[in-house]
Amino acid sequence: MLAAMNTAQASLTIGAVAKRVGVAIDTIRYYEREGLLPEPLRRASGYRSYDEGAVRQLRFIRRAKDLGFTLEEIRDLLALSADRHRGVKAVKQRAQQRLAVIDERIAELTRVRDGLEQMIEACPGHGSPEQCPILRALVADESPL
Amino acid sequence: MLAAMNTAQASLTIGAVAKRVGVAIDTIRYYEREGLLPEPLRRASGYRSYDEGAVRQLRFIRRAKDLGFTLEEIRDLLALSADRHRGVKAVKQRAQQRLAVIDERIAELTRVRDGLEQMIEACPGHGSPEQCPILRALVADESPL
DNA sequence: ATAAGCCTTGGACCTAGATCCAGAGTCAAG
DNA sequence: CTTGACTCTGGATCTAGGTCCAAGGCTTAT
Repeated sequence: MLAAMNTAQASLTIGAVAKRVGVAIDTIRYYEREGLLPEPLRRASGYRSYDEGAVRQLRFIRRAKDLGFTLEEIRDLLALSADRHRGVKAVKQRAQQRLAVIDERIAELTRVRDGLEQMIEACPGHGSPEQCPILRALVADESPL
Repeated sequence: MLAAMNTAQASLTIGAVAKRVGVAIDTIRYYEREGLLPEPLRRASGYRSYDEGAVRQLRFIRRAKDLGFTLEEIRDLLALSADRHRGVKAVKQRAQQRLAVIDERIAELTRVRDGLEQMIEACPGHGSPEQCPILRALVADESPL
């Protein structure tokens, strides 16, 4: 009941948003241009005026980006919520596609990781270079990396 | 004409190497400029002349790059093998650092993955948007993405 | 011996994702 | 009311990682 009130219209400047999320002001404007953030309200002066929702959306974008999604993919993720009217079904489908992509990445990374670990375990950490499986793998054909 | 060849110094042109590895000729020259590939021998004509070792190294670079390493990181990996004389120990250490980075990435992705999966499971796939946990998460603060 | 198709260099150009700058207007503290 | 910090727009610039000429020199098959 009161929850709706406290989040409603905080009216933050672009600088305040930037500080809270930890990105540059220019980055925010860039995301706006690129359609990742909606055009915010403006004060009479022309200053952009943000609310908490914008802060959340910006944080979302950054998290996704840090995880290796391209801005285009993120735009796509965000489009899910625009699908509202077209039905929950489409949203669920998109989410499932996302899941498959992520699973793929994890699988690749895990393969690399295991190969690397095996090499590390097999490496004595001293002695001649010929004995080191890591060095051998860098030169050989079947490197797991 | 020249039939039997010793594999030791098979002299490949840049185009042959490009074809075998599946990269563009320009990319090979670019990697050479960037110090990822050593300067190859030259024929009298000036043509670059590669051997199998170069093919292997190029494949290594591509694999690493496909797995999300930057060219700079790859240069770093390759420097491991230049550490030869400085000891196997340094090599092992670098590899362990790499492993930690990879583990970190996997952990992050796994967290996202699990969150996403939970949402998908909890989503009925029909009904009102308010019921869909995926849509709710996109707007909320604790989105796992 | 000549055409087709390689290769050379140097430098321009491209996309993604920002980042920076100039010149002008706005806001808040003293 | 004056400062100093912010913000505005539009466009230029930057890094990474290539990609694409142009003009000319090799190579090889026919």
